[in-house]
Amino acid sequence: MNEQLYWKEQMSTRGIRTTKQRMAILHVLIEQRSPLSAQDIFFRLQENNPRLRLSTVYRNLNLFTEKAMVRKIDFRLDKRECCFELVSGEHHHHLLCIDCGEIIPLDCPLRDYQRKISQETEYTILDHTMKIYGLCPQCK
Amino acid sequence: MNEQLYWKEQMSTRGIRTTKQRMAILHVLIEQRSPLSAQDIFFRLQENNPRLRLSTVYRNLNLFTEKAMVRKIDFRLDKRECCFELVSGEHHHHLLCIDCGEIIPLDCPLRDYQRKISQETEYTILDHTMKIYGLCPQCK
DNA sequence: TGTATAAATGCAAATCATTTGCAAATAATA
DNA sequence: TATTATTTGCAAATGATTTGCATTTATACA
Repeated sequence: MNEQLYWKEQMSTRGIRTTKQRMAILHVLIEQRSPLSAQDIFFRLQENNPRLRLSTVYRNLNLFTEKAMVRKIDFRLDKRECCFELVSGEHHHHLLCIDCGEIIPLDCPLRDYQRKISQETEYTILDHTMKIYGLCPQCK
Repeated sequence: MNEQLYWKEQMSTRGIRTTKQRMAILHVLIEQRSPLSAQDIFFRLQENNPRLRLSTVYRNLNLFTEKAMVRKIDFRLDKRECCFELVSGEHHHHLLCIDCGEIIPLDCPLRDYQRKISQETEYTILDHTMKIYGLCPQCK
């Protein structure tokens, strides 16, 4: 199925309106297929949508995050912006090249570990994050 | 050995001056023994050091981080401040109660995994982060 | 043990990411 | 198509962090 259409349905399922701005933001995330900051998205859309505001991008990314259409990730490198990626496929993590910014998704290795920690500490585990930083073959 | 003295030596080893402000910041981190934000440290010191500025706290935490005396961690909960903890003992991670803020250190379970990823992707791995979020026995 | 000097601090103001208030524009629904 | 609740554009606020500069201070050395 057309991915645009898929997300359009998701929006109606979740009871939120499909506006030009929202579709444009989702479009950028669909094309990119890896985490982008609000600024990244904003700059890519600016040319064809000169009236679009950064605040609109933030508002919608936050909305998508609430509605679990998008996941917020903070690779805190030099820039301290958060990134956002579409929620699709398996729960996963990322390997990031700190030089060129390439991002590779990684299967989650923490399922058993999380269970073990939960038993040992008697915590109810709600979430976890993991990020690996390095240099890709080209950059090293 | 007195821990204050230990850090004083560390500073001279690394060629940085020991000022009242720096010792005070380290003192708070020594007492607390778990990650604190710049603001946390600043507020604790404010009463006895009314002239101390938040910018001084930041400057020194950044310096300590550069000199590998302190590690910067971003638990991005509702507040988006970074936290800082003394570098001492083994490399580790954290389990955080999202309700009361309790922080429990966790041994790193990623050593073998990191090696495996390095082989599979041909990346040179430089660093990684992992955080687990949940509810502690009291809060759940 | 003073004194010169490079480094650190206090202070105010800037910066950067993100959020918010409000009037005007727009999507959904009848 | 008209109504209405929602969303957007825009400007300004907020919160974390950084920076510039004059003053103060820690260190080296006379």
